[in-house]
Amino acid sequence: MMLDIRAIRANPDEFRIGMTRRRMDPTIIDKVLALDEEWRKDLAEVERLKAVRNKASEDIARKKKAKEDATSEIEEMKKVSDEIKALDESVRSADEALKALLLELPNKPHDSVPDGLSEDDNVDMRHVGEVPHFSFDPLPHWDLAEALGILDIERAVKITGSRFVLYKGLGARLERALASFMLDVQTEHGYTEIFPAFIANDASLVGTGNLPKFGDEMFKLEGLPYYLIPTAEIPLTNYYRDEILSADMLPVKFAGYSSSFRSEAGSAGKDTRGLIRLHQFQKVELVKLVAPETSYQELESLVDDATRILDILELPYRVIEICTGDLGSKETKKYDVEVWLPNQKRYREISSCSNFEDYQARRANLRFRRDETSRPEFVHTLNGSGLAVGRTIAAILENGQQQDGSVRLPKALVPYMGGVEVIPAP
RNA sequence: GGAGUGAUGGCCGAGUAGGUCGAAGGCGCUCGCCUGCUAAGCGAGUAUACGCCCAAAAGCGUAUCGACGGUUCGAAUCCGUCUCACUCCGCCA
Repeated sequence: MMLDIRAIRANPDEFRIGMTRRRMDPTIIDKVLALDEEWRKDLAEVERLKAVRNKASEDIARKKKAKEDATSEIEEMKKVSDEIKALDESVRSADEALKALLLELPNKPHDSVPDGLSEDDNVDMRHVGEVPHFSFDPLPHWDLAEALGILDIERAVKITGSRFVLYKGLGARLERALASFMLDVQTEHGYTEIFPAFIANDASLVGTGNLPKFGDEMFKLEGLPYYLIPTAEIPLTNYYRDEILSADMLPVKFAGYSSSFRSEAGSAGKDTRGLIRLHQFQKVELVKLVAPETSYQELESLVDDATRILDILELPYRVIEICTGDLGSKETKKYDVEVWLPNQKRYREISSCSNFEDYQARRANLRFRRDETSRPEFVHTLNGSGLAVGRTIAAILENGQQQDGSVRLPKALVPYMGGVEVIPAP
């Protein structure tokens, strides 16, 4: 389950409005309600029959024990059992259809999310840092990187294929340094560092909402129910899947470093050069499991944790709020953090911070108990990148480039680079 | 990869010639009693999901003994498939 079927039953209009705000067809809600009704009708009947059968079974057992004859009851129960079998089947298929439909429904946007049709309607929240001015035409990061000998795209394509890269020398070191630096900052923010497996099973992907709907965005292992993770969100959010946490464990904060694998189906022709859109990239992902009443305030602090990296690296960025028309299907509210790329003369997404409320928690059966005696409740889950390493490298190169082709590194990175302050011009 | 053993409630652990078992017992936990304090002791309680009812609570019902399927009037108990864990062998970083 993903949306609460009881909430839909109680307030179908709210959900119809949610669909409409997302520019999707609200009549799907009526399909859900019809299926739900059918399922409950059959369920009530089959449960009634089972109650009859259970009673009769007790009688039969008692008679047998007393060495009495029970053949007439047994005969009668044969008929009831056949009915149960048939009804069970229709309950099962109605339930399956309902679950399948619910799994495909998107989450309901939060009331505070601005209405809009597309990304053009996203709302600028704030700009931080000075956009640098160059006395020369700033180069794109891929030209810089290849000239500096720290990125070898041609050979990466030979070894694997397009949309893969290979870092070399100080480039490889920069990748490593950034991962280390980001993890250090985020653990200081109270996140527990996690290094997960890069392959997850289908149940985990259903838990986070990547399946069943978005299977074609991932790489699947042939013949196995395993996928290369498209983000460390998968292992981090599923860490406590099917568990009940105690309230004092909340908020759970994980920072996971991993490669992320994306098939990029449907993005042919977009960002074909450089480090912006790859089949594999590394990032530090932040995941929080929180008490429901705190999730929107946790979302704000999540954005702060992500942008802190850019503050320290002195890279200019902006934060935008995503409108209903551009909101991903799992999210109730989302902010994107975008870093300035001088060559493209525009901001590009480097982190995306979202609240899912209980959407993933329902799917992953991820609950907590307020105190010993209270019933389990679903947690709220959030995540955001903190940050994507490849895009950070692109930003460092483009913003730090100097006339002679060398690149000045952010001061905070120097200790992680073994004292290197500048990647020297070739 | 080969051979074997196993999977029961928060934990440990009974229960296999099928019958009133959601499941003995212990531990833990909660509440109460008792006790200068603590410890011990005594009593009661202690799963989850869904449906019905409903303002809510209570109540009623169904399901759940790794998962799925089968046999049967009836399965924790029998049969099949799968998953996972452990042990030994092989292989390997």
